[in-house]
Amino acid sequence: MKSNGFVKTLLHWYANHKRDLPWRQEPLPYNIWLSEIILQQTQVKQGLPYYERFITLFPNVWVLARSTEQQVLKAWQGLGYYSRARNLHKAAQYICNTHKGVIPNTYAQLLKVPGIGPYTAAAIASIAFLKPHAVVDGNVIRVLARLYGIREAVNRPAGLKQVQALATQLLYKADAGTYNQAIMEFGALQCKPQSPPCSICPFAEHCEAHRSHTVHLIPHKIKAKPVRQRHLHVLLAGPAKGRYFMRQRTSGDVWQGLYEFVCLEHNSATLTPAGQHASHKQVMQACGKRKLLKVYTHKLSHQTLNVKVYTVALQPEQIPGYKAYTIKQIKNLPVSQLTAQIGHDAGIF
DNA sequence: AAGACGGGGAG
DNA sequence: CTCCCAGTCTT
Repeated sequence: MKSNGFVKTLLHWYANHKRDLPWRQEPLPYNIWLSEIILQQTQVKQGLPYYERFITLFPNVWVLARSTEQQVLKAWQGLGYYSRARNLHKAAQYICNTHKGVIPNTYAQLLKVPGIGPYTAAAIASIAFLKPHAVVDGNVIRVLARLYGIREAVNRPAGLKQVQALATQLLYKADAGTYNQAIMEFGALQCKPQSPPCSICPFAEHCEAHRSHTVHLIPHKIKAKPVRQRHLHVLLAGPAKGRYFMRQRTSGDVWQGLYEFVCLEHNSATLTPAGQHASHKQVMQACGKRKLLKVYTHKLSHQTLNVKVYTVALQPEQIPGYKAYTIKQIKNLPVSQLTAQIGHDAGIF
């Protein structure tokens, strides 16, 4: 169908179906930025409470920049992809230091901000500053791939390029922000991943996927490789009652910056320390007197963690790198959902 | 160009 | 169980 016909129908659909979301009431750059970071790889329903929390705790870029990374991670706890939170904090300081606290208003300048890539730069530039940049996210990919019958895998450069070309070509430059939100909303509510209601779709007769009965096959994606299996031993231990050894996870693995109980990774047949500190032999000996508390299977998108939780007596010198925290302190530490679940089940917090 | 990076929801 | 989600960063 013709480009202006598509835009007209899309904007009309959006006017009638758009959700009343808090950042849409007044498109302040800070609010748009925050919402876009939170919504990366995250559904609106899941991100909404976090958005409200962040606006309350960090109402502007200055407050965010002045807070600690730990405070930001704690507010982000449970949302996943924690690099978003670390980058959000870094970005606030970057914006305060190099842009006097003003969110950059061009695509190129936005792209320099930590945590802002091509999608988010286009989203902020168009929604907050009315600049003519087309967003390409999961929704846009799905809508355009179906509408134009793109068979190439969209998670490969060749297929993605086709979608990007279409997105740029179709962009309604007079109001790119509304157009971008409209096509994403259309993807989220109408052109859904599974069994979309094509019978009530305004584009049904113009949709190549619908006409060729291939809606369920498009967008095509190359399957991800099998997830890695890992085996962890978590030790609940402390120097005294009501105190537990914990440490902050470092880079190069999941949950960077979050805290955890004593954790040893069980590789193949041998028990080896997950970190670079703990003494293999000493902890092995301590584990001889361990008591199995509970077993978990924690699934991430790219690895499955098989976890056994023990209560065990340990001396601080047996686990260098760990510090003892009171329960009150632990409650303020950012932790993964797995650690939160373990702590909850063990009655710690 | 391919992997790593979380967690929750839907079918 | 599988797939998906208002992607970015690293190698």
